Amino acid sequence: MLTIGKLADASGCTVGLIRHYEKEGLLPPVARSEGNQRRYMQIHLQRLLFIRHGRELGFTLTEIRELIVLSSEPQASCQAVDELTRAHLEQVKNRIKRLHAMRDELERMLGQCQIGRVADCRIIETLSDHELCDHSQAQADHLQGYRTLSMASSSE
Amino acid sequence: MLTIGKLADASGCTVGLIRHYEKEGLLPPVARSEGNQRRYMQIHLQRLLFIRHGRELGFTLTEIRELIVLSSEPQASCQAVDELTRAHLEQVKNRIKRLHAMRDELERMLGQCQIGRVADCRIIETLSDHELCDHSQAQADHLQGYRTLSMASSSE
DNA sequence: ATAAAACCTACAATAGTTGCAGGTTCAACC
DNA sequence: GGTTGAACCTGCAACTATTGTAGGTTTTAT
Repeated sequence: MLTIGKLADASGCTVGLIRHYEKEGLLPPVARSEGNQRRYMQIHLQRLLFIRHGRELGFTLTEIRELIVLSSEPQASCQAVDELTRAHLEQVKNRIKRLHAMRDELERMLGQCQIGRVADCRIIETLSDHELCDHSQAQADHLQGYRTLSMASSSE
Repeated sequence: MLTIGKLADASGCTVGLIRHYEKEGLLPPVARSEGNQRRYMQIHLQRLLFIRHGRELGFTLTEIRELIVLSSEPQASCQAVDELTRAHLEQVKNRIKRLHAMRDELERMLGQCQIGRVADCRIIETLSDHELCDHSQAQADHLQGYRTLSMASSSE
C-alpha cells in the first residue's frame, strides 16, 4: 500500500499531478483509508509510469487515455495503436520542421546583427518587415502549439 | 482609418486576437468612434505585423513586448535585442533536441510493431516499461511546453 | 496528548488563442 | 426617417498540462 506521496516519489510525478490524472480519468479508482486518504497498489504505479512515459514521448493526455483503452484488450489487433502512434509521429515531425524554420531564420538574423544602434538593427528591421525575412520556408504561417512535461522545469 | 475587421484582414489576425493584444498592452491606445468602436491607423498595422512575425519566430508575447520596448529607443545599443534573440534561439534548439529524441523513439517503436495482437504490441510494451525504451537520449525526462500560433489551425 | 508532516478538496494561475452570449453601432437601402 | 444585417462592443469561459494556494483533516511519531 502506497500513500500518494510515496507514489509520487516512485513515479516522478508530483502529488498534485497524480490527483489531476485521477480527475481526468487516467488513473483507476483508488482505495481510501478510513480518513479518506488514497492508498495505492502496484498497478497504480504501473499505470502512472505508462502515462509519464507517454508524456515523455509527447502524447497528449487524450491520446494516452486512448492508448490505455486500447491496451486493455490484449486480444485485439494493435493496428489502432500503430495508427495513433504514426499520427503522433507526423505531428512531431511537423513541429520539428517549424522549429527548424525558426532556428534558421533566427540564426540568419543574428548573423546580420552587428550590435550597433537599435535604429540599424537587422533583427528589429526583419521583425518589422516580413519581406526581409527568408521566405523559403516561411509557409509556416500557421504554427501549432502544444505542451509537454514540466513547464517549470529547471532545464530552461 | 481602419476598423478592427479591416485590420484583422490586413494583418492575418482574428478580431478577437487584436483585442487580446490590446488588453496585453502590445498595441498602443486606439482612437474610438463616437459609438466607441476602434479606429486604427497604419502604425497599428505595423505593430501588429511585428507581433505576428515575432510569434512566427516563436517569441513569447512577453519577449515581443520587450522587443517593442527596446526598438522604441533607436539610439540605444541593440545588444539587448541580440541577447534576447540568442536566448530564444537556444530554447528553440532545445526543443528541437527533445523532439528529435521523441521522433527517434517513436520510429523505433513503430519499426518493431508487427501489427499483431495488443498483448504482443511492442509499442504498448515499451510504453509500459521504460526499460525497453532507448535511453541513449532519454535524459529528456524534463520536457518543456510552449505554444506558438493558431492552435486551431487547419494544418494539423 | 500533541505536534508536525502528510494528506484532503476546491480553486486560481500559467500561455496564447478561440468562441460565445447579450447587447450596441454602423452602413446601406427604401 | 426607419429598418435591416453586418460588424462591432464587453466580459466571460474554454482549451492543454501542470503548478500552486488556502483552509481544513488525518496520520504518525513522540
